Amino acid sequence: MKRFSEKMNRPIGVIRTYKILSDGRRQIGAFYLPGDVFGLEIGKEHQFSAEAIGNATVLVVRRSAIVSLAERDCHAAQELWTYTGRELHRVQEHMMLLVKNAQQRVVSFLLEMSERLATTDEVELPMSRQDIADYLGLTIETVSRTMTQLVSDRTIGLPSSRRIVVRNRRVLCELNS
Amino acid sequence: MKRFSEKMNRPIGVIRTYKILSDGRRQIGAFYLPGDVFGLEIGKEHQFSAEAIGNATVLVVRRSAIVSLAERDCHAAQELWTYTGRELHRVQEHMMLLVKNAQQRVVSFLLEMSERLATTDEVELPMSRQDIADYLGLTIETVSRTMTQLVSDRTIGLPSSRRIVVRNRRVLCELNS
DNA sequence: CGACGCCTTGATAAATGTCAAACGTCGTGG
DNA sequence: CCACGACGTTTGACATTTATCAAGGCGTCG
Repeated sequence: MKRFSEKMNRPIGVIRTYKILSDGRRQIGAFYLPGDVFGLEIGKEHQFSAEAIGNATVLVVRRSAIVSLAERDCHAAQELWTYTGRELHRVQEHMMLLVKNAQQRVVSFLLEMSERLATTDEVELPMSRQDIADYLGLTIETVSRTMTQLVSDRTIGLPSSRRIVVRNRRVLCELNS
Repeated sequence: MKRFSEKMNRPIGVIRTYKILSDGRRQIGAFYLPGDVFGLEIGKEHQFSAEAIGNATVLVVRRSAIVSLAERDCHAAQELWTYTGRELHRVQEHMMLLVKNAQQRVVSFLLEMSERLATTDEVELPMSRQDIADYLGLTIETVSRTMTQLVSDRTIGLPSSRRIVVRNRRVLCELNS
């Protein structure tokens, strides 16, 4: 049997998880990038729905298989705990993001994406403005205006709407603080 | 050795966990009531600080003890996973709360407290307005005004600032939706 | 070229925050 | 016993932030 971590839901491409609120808005819970594990939840029902942004390949594992493995294999159980703990940490960070102001939310998001998928100072965002807005709990207009502001401040560059150039990381980090 | 669940951080009284933001605001992560387990995190650093509201008794366990137990005892490891999974679920709910409007946040909070510590339709809140505001990501004034509004709508009663009477649970649940 | 989708910009509205003052309750000391 | 002060809460007037609604721009693909 393969190692545990090779058996879980791991996207190639990008996955977003989301929930529709009573007023029709969509809240995005997370973006999962290639190699990330997701959907490891405790109850019968998943809290969030998941869908691919563009094409994605996902390794799927039945929850029952995971649980029964954890019953037998102590190491596997610990690994499960670790994955869930990491996810807990991520959600805590996301929660803290949602109480910041609009500029700080956008900056946090750009820094997060830059860390997760930039090789240079340039990032190709895999998601739309609407996805970003729904992740940050803002409207698409506020996200757009905030980015425009960062461009005029020379903090970022925006060669195209999906490409972000980090021009002044220090300022970004300070804004984020 | 006692069972696992009897060994973890369990307050008698009320504990709040919090973080101070860069702009000086305080965000409360959770209120833990008697019997609740908290502080089961994965990294070296706890994400949130914890303090008692009034007097509280807490059973404390060293993280190293827990980890080493999980290495030996498969059942314990699963129990750890379960606790962490529950906490994950709680934080997800809290996150969804923070993207609602002020009235929905206050209503969600009142329903949560009512479920967690009401025996009748009346609840004695163990925390101040400031604590509530910092939990909900609102100001104390907005919390106060929203409650006043709910009182004029006859949805709740407010015999004293700390005592809440649920007058119309159906409306509360609808507002919360 | 034209249509479509996505993004940006502008004008205005709505929600929430800020600042200030009044109110109530409770405990203390005259 | 009453007066007073401290503290937490409520209320009011106003400011600020973000949402809403509407229009225009820009790139892509038929």
